[in-house]
Amino acid sequence: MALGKNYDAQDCSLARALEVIGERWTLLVVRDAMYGVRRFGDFLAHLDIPRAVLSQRLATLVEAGVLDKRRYQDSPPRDEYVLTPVGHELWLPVLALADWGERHLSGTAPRRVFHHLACGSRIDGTARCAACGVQVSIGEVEVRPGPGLKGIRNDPVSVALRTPHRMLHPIP
Amino acid sequence: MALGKNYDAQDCSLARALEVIGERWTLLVVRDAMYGVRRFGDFLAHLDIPRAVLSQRLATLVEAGVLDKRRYQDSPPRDEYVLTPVGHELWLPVLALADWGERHLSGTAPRRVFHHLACGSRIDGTARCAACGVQVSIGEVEVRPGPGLKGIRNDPVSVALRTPHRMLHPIP
DNA sequence: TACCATAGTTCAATGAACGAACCGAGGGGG
DNA sequence: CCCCCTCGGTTCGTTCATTGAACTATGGTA
Repeated sequence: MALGKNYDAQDCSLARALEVIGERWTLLVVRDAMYGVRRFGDFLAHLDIPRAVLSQRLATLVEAGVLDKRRYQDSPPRDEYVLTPVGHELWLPVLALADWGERHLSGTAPRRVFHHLACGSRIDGTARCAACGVQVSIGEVEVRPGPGLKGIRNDPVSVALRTPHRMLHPIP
Repeated sequence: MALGKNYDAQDCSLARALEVIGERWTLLVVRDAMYGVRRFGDFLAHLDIPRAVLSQRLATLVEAGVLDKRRYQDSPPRDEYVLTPVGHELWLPVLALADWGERHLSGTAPRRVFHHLACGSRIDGTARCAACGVQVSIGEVEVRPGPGLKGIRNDPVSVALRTPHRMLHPIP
């Protein structure tokens, strides 16, 4: 979103954030990374995003310190993209946005529900556990398929998320 | 963001939300509406956004039920854009995003701080009052200029926000 | 050697954003 | 009555980003 036509004049932290995660596809890439997607091909298959755009978005996120690109095997050389601690903290905004979309746009039952690993209770739109009352970080969360989920897609990521899955843990 | 090249295949409430508020400029328009901006010209002056884009974004937000367009005087006929209850609930996502940007991207002191009107204490990134411990809705919040704010702009909105201002209350 | 998998890059066509100019309804002053 | 101003847009040519298909590079496997 850079290149002169950006939000620089805004002197606002929301505008700063949008410079990094406000471009088309970017937040969906982050969401997938939270689910545990790490490989180029898995992002590609799950998002139906043009390869060139995915490549550019991953690079932007790495540069911004949201993702870390690291070698996970040498032969053949393969890299994976993993959320950094800064990326982990996007958990709250992402959850809040998804919760808003769920409540005001979808009109059906939730597609995915998030549970506190420690106690199994659901967490709300601010990542608070209904039972414990504590703020739950993304590492302590499990995603489960919700009643509103339609199992349309058959890419590896969609298939893996049809059963409960711990956030951040690698898919598949 | 519509027209075939959208996020429809995603069956995800985050993607649904991004269809509405994920386009360039849209969330900044919503932020301004939260500050109390209501008139076309004020959005224009504060955002430095092309008129055509602003016009289109406002129409999209009205159609999505985030903003309400209403006549506030008849001679000459003038309309204003006001947040609906659905728009009010974007408070949490917007605050969470701004908080993330503040903590991880700006590197300076906060530009704006949000206080609970009832008690005067600051609220955190999940809109919880530090003192009361309650979730604070946007109507009970006051924005104040923070130590990191640089008073560069001189449009009516920027000027009004250089002093404490109650969220949603009309500017100027 | 041929073939496959992964992770990209390149490129032409399309669509969106930009910014300047224009438009129209309605005052207000002279 | 005429001119000019404001507000809230629309129009339009240029520039920029996205799309989707084809191509490249590297290394492994049969």
